[in-house]
Amino acid sequence: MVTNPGRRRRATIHDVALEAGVSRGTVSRVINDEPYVSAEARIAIEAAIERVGYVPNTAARNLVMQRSQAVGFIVHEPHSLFLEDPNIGEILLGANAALSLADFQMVCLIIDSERDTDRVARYLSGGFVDGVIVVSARKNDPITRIIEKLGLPSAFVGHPPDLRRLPFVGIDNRSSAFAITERLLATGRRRVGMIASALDRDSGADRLAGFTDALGPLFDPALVARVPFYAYADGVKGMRALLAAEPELDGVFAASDAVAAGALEALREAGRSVPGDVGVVGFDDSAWALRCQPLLSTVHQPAAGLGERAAESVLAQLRGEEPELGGILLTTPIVWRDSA
Amino acid sequence: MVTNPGRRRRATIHDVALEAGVSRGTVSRVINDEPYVSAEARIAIEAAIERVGYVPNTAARNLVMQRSQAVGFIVHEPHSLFLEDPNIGEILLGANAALSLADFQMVCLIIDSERDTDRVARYLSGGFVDGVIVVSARKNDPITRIIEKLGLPSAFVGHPPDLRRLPFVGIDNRSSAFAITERLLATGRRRVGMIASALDRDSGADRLAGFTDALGPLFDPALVARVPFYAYADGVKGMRALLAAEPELDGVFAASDAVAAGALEALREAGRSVPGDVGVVGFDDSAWALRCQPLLSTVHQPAAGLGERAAESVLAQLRGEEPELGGILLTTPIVWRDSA
DNA sequence: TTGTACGCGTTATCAA
DNA sequence: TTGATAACGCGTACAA
Repeated sequence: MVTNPGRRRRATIHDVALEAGVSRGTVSRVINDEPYVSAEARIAIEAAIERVGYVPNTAARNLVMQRSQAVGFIVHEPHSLFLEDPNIGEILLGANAALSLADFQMVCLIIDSERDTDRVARYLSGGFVDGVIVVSARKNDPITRIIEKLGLPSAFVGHPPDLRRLPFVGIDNRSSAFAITERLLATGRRRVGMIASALDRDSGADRLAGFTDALGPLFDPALVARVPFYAYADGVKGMRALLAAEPELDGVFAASDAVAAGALEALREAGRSVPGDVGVVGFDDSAWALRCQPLLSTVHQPAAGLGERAAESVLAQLRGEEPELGGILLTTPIVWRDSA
Repeated sequence: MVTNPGRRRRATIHDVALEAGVSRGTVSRVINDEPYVSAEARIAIEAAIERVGYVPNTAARNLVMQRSQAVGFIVHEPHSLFLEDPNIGEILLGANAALSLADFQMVCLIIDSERDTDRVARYLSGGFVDGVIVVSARKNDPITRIIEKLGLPSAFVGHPPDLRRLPFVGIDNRSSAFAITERLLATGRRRVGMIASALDRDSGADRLAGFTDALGPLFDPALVARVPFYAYADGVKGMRALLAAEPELDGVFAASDAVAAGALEALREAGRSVPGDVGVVGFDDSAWALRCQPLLSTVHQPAAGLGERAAESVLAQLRGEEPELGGILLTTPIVWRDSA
């Protein structure tokens, strides 16, 4: 509401009081329908509200109430990932659903540049939100620091922040990767490789570690293709590299379903059949898994559940409860379909 | 900031003033680095700020300044579309980039239920945003009504709102559909069908109208498969229906790239070659187009550009400029690749 | 150069 | 049941 030529000033409680011939206190009572207001006063005030077109200024209310009834949801991803990763959307929706139930407004803030980082940090310290959910914080993130400094109730989703004292909700990527790899080996595959993505992040590094654990003595570093993102295009490239390195390959663990979808494409172009020649497994159980041909065997990541639990954690902290130490880990069932 | 057991009260300007032994006015001047403050006072105050851990309360500042330096970005989509539609992400990023440049905070609000609608409406009228960008408003949307009532600077993206007096930025779906269909016909196809999605929305209806226009006397209503969403799964179903209705089909216009990707899958399962037996064209030029086999010929939708222009329109209105009557239409080049 | 006092739009606490 | 009046945290004329 900049001082704006065309637009008229918004009516305030004061205007309503004048119009109805009562005091501001009484108007306030009607608005928050509190008791102790006469029927006639109520009627007069409601009419006045209508006439002057009054809508309450929540920002002013928050100032005096010392709370905003809003929780921030911060997304901090590179372009490609933000657009490609179906998990983020589900996490978002899950968190929104839980906050909505508690009558909290979720405000989603995107960090896509250096400028954004500073501005969002200011926003968080500005008193606009009572708490915050963070998806994919970076190492040494200014956002993480400001959250700590403010003591803002928070929940990190996906993986724990640097300082393990901050609450988080996630999955055990290492165990999950171990489990699906073991399952793949149980089908009798002998030369199994991995397309490993996002090794600069916990999730990526942990999935590789789980894969390595499961293979044990069978592990061959030459059978690991490293690619930057959890993306389809990276899956294509990774699979080509793997096939070049080892034509006899008969199994692949892709770091995500999008990567697995890319791998299937590369296998098709190389004339390999799936699961006949090569067994393929992914990670996420996202929409990708069901649109692959053949349907993808994968690890189910409870994305909406992560969002919900993160929101519930923040709400609990707002009620004064202590957050779980060590974070919350959700279980990740294996979904076995046709690709292995 | 609920009255919270563990968390200490946040320091205010008052605290800093006390600590530094000056008045609040001087502290305020230092914070907004205005002139007329002595070097010694500045130093003392900066030290005091550090000691008491002061961070400005932007919410309070906004109340007195009568502006929030924030613009809302409202997404109102059904689950499936929100997760599947790559355009939304690009629009979001485009808008964020433009707002960020002007030092405005973009706050994204998700509407996913009836509760959400009311809460978001309250949020908009609460003085938290100076303007708003809306993606896919519905007919008779309470959000649209509240925006009008408040006279909140706004920009609708994708298609015009019910009341054409509100500013919008979009593309000409009808002309674009006409152009790509004509191009498809120019390759010599004679039995051309369409998979039409989202006919309850302007974009969907307009694309069908453009298709009909282009076909002229060749148009055959039996060759239109109607599906609810711009989604992959709907493309598969639609294509199957089309093939059942007309085995001799040699061209298809899919209402979106995701739909086209589904159509390609159905064609593959039916043993048809593309573009040999059937030419396929899509709409959007999203990530889908490049991960199809063969690469998709399609209409380029400037999604990021839509977001940018919407943001710029809101910013212009905030400066007191009048919005363009009749909205802004961006051009949509045809991108011809391999699928037709 | 600095301090004072008022206003932003609410809620909350008193007396009346 | 109602009406003053004091907060909430800040910016800003105006006076000193």
